[in-house]
Amino acid sequence: MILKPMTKEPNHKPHHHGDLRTALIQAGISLLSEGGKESLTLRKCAARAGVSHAAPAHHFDGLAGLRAAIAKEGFRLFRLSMLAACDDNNPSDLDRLKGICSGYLNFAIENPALFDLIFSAAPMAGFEADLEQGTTFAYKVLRDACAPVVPEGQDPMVVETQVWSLIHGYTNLYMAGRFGPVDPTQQARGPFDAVMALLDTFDATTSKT
Amino acid sequence: MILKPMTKEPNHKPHHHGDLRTALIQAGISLLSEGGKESLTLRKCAARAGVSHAAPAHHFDGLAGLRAAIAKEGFRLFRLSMLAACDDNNPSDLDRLKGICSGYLNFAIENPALFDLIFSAAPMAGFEADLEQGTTFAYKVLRDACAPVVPEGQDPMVVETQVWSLIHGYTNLYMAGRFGPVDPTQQARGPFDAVMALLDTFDATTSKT
DNA sequence: AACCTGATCTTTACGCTGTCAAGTTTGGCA
DNA sequence: TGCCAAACTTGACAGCGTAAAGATCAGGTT
Repeated sequence: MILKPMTKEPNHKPHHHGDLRTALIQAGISLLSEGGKESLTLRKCAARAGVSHAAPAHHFDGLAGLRAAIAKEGFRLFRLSMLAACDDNNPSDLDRLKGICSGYLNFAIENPALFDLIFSAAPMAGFEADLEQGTTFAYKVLRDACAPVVPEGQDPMVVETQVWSLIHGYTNLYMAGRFGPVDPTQQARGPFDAVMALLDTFDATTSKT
Repeated sequence: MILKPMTKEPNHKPHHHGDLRTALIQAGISLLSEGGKESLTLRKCAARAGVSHAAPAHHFDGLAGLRAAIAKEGFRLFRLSMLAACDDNNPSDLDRLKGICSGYLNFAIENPALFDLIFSAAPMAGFEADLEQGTTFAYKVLRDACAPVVPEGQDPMVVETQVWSLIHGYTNLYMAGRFGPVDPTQQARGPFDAVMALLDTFDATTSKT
């Protein structure tokens, strides 16, 4: 009688490669951080993973699918960056919100091409479902940080829109060099204090205690 | 001996185009608005202008140069859109600023790919000089609109950074569909009122008369 | 008049890209 | 065992940016 392997993973195991799908995503992230968004290529990802140029087609639906998958992972890292910037010991609600925003900018400075990718919807048409999941996942961090400073009786969406627009706009403009040269060491962040100062005004609306 | 053509037939068109450079830029803008940023191609621009695919090389330094030239024209149109949205009869300083911001969003809705192009620095590396000229040209409109609401003794850069980040961030997020589907008719602009509401708070800082 | 020179545009070619179609390998199962 | 479907390879194709070299033309020089 034939003995069947008892320990079998529930998922289909790739035959040649250990986990090609993950390897391709990681290769793509590396390519993005090394050569910018122009360097993200199906063929380069395949070569870096050690497979033929057409192998990615079996794991992603074309380049758009790969980009969507990378964006999904990018949102996960983005969320971690936001949380890492405000894990101080019991800061105030406002300090926590400012920390989240600081992490927002940090992530863009540390991963410029990946930040660009996750917020560019165009080249991932047809994958809105995957993207929306990643968006809401990361957006929840910002939403939770905004909640404590929302005035009573006001729609939380108002403050969320204001804060998100503010930090997202500053980050984009800073990364595009509109506030001067970008400093990859995060020492010089341009007039970021102006953003923090405006966030400070959100405190006054609720500090009635 | 292989016979060679002794008489040259006029199979070549006249080697002079009226204003090929301008025609290529206009063709590029049309391509952007019709097919999105992926449709902007040197060869398509050349074909639309009725010249061979390599003709643009003599007027622009590659694709990056064409993009920079298109961006420069885009900034001019962008400035006009901002000004057109606030040419009411003697509005207040704050209403004027809100009109500028409304025009900011209008331009992005009406010219999504062009708006994307003018604020994406990456694919135009080496042409910062051209771009900075266009940026400052359009930025001056926003700066002038911010000036009247700057509190006395404060650096105008603070308010400019806050307002620019706010409107730029909202426009980008709205265009990326983060506030729901984009409405090309400009009827539904998402939670844009939240941005306007925050701009209203800038009034209180100076209304001491 | 003939000549030349630089600018403009064409032609050809190369490598890289995404994508498709068809063939090959492999692991697991009846 | 023999088969099957998934994973991957191979080959081909059109479109892309770019470079080199040829063709044409306008205008000034001699």
